[in-house]
Amino acid sequence: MHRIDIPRKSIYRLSIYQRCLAKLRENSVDTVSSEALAKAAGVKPTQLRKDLTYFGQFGTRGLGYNVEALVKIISEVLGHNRLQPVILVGAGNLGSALLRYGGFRKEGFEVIAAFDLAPRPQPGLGIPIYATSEMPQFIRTNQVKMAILTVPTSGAQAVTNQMVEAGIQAILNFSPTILDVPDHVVVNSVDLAVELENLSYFIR
Amino acid sequence: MHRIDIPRKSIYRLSIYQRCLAKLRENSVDTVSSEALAKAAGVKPTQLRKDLTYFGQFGTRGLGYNVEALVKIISEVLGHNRLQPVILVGAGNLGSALLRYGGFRKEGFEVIAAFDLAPRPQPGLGIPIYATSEMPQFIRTNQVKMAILTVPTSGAQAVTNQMVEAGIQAILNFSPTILDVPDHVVVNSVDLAVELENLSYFIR
DNA sequence: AATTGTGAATTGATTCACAGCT
DNA sequence: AGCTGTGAATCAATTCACAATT
Repeated sequence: MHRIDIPRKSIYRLSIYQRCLAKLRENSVDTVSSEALAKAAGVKPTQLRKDLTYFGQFGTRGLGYNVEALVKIISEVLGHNRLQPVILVGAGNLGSALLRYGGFRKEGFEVIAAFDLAPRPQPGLGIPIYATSEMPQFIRTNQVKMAILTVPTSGAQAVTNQMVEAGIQAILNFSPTILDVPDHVVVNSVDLAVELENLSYFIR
Repeated sequence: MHRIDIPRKSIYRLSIYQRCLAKLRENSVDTVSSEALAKAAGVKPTQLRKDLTYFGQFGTRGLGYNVEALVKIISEVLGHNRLQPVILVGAGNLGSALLRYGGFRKEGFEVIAAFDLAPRPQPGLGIPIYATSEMPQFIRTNQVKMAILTVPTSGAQAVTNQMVEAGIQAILNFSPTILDVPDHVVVNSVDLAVELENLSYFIR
């Protein structure tokens, strides 16, 4: 597939459409127009249609899209039709919070282990916390491809190097720093302070 | 100021530059070239320069930028030269985690109160948790302009309406839903599941 | 009649190339 | 000589306008 020339933003929006479709399916809606779905997703109808046609033609003219079918297609495109194992590195405040939050499970991700330099057992968490030194081995034996990074800035790059070396291909980074990774590794960064800071520009 | 035609992404990057500058200042660096700063921020030097010139001319040709001065200028542009009060609504897993995380404080934000439909006192948090019903009054009396929203999807829009009505102008939204707000209100959404889902497209 | 799919047009962001300072 | 500031050129994303299909 020519993944290379599909805008990254389109792929990002696919995930959003997927969530909206899930909601429609819950409500037993079986067909939806680009107009309706776009509105739910907060985009323009033409943009939705263009995004979808990067991957094929899935609609019926005069009618709209079949919800069930579209869900399936997007699942396949995003490559997450089966449960994807994820590890979390850095079980401090933010890290253990995310573990407890658990909003990932129903979206097809399972955090199967967490790692920390100083692992303390955390009651009621339901997943094991190991020493970071055991991480590379764990990644290899469990063929883990995705990681959530919630270590402090100072350790972020070093941990990243280890993860990448062991086979991690995608990182959701919460450390407020730019990670240096090889081309085949993808990083999505979420910097909470930057998000807030950015907002403050817009208040008068 | 003609805020309207400055790309939102430039403003976003300003926050990133600010963090890099802070690090340089800690290390007692007093002058930095666009090349060095851009590298630290993960962008191209020309982009950094263009971003800055939306707001004025701050560099010295042949030399670079004065770190101290630039920090000050960006602070002013982002309108956060003084501590900005913020409230957090929805003290569930993610919400109380963010409160504990506290990565905001040093960036000039102070979470001064949290609200929840069922407020339980949370030990060691250092800030009060009130019932959501008291929120509008609190926003008004304390002139709060910014809010972090961590309620479940179902309640998000209703709470948002109340917040906006009471005077909130910027929202950092963690609920996985599109918020409908008037034009003068800005929303930054962070959808953790979408971020993960998006990444899974890139692993082979 | 309704709605998708898409080439063309437009708008927006990034990068280039070099003039202008220090 | 070195580095910023910026108009022009390029590249990318969005939106339009309408032909194609059911």
